Amino acid sequence: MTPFIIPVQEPFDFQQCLIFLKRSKQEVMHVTTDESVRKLFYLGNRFVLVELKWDPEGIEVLLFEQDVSEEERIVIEREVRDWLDLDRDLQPFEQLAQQDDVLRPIFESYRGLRLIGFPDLFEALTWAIIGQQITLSFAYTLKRRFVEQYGESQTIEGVTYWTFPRPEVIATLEPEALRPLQFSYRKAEYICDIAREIVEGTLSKMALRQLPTEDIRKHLLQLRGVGEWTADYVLMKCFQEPSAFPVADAGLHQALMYHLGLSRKPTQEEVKRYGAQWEGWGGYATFYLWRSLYGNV
DNA sequence: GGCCAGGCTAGCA
DNA sequence: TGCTAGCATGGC
Repeated sequence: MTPFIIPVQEPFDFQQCLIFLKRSKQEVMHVTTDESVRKLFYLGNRFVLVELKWDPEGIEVLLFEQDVSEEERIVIEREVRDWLDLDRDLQPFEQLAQQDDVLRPIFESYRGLRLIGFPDLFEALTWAIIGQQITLSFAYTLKRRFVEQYGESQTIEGVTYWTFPRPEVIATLEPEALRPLQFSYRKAEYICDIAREIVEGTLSKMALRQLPTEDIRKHLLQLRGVGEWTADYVLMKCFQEPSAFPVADAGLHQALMYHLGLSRKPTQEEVKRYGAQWEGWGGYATFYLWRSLYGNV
């Protein structure tokens, strides 16, 4: 199938997005090169490998599959737009950043970086729960084991691409099944419970996204394993809510300590007070601050 | 060896 | 309503 182009709105920088996608060598959900990223999409009945590259007209999307229908093409475009937050007008955030001593230099460094997320609700919730209270590197290790054990893969041109485990598969597991992967029993329980809710239909992104942000947040908080941090994280990364602000986040605290030149980490109250000026863009501010923590990869 | 990691729940006052 | 132990393990 011939490639197609997704136009983008300024500010947008494909290289900055690519650098973010390369942040962990342990990432299994996509494969990057110097100029492209490939990701396997599951379209309900088949897999399609998708490659994204920069083109002067926008993002070039190449599909490694014959006879992709127009409906499937539209689904893939939608997924890519959600994944890279392409429908966002970032200009208000740029204006806000220019008036903020912490954000100004960070925004200039990574200008055009989008809040890259997890369009799939099960993946977003699972990744957030995995990441609770452990180092990111260990979180990636756990995710890799989980995906390689329960996800599906296709090997194309000698490279293996994975899709995230489907809730239908995880819903059939007992939490004990995840213990050998070094999940804590609690996390395993939360993840299996959430998979069951999704399969049973009591938890669905399609239903939640109809609701106001505050109501989505309340629904998420009712799930075992989901506290304030996780609810805001999932609002940011799955519902693309730019104002969702995980005030308790350890990485955010570390970044603020560094950029404000503090000798200790800020308290949650101090974070709230400082973040008040990011009204509506707390999630983007947090994302850029996280980005500032891991250098230039 | 101690403490912190992109926290949350259950149990107790 | 507010506080804390316990969870699991890697990395500094």
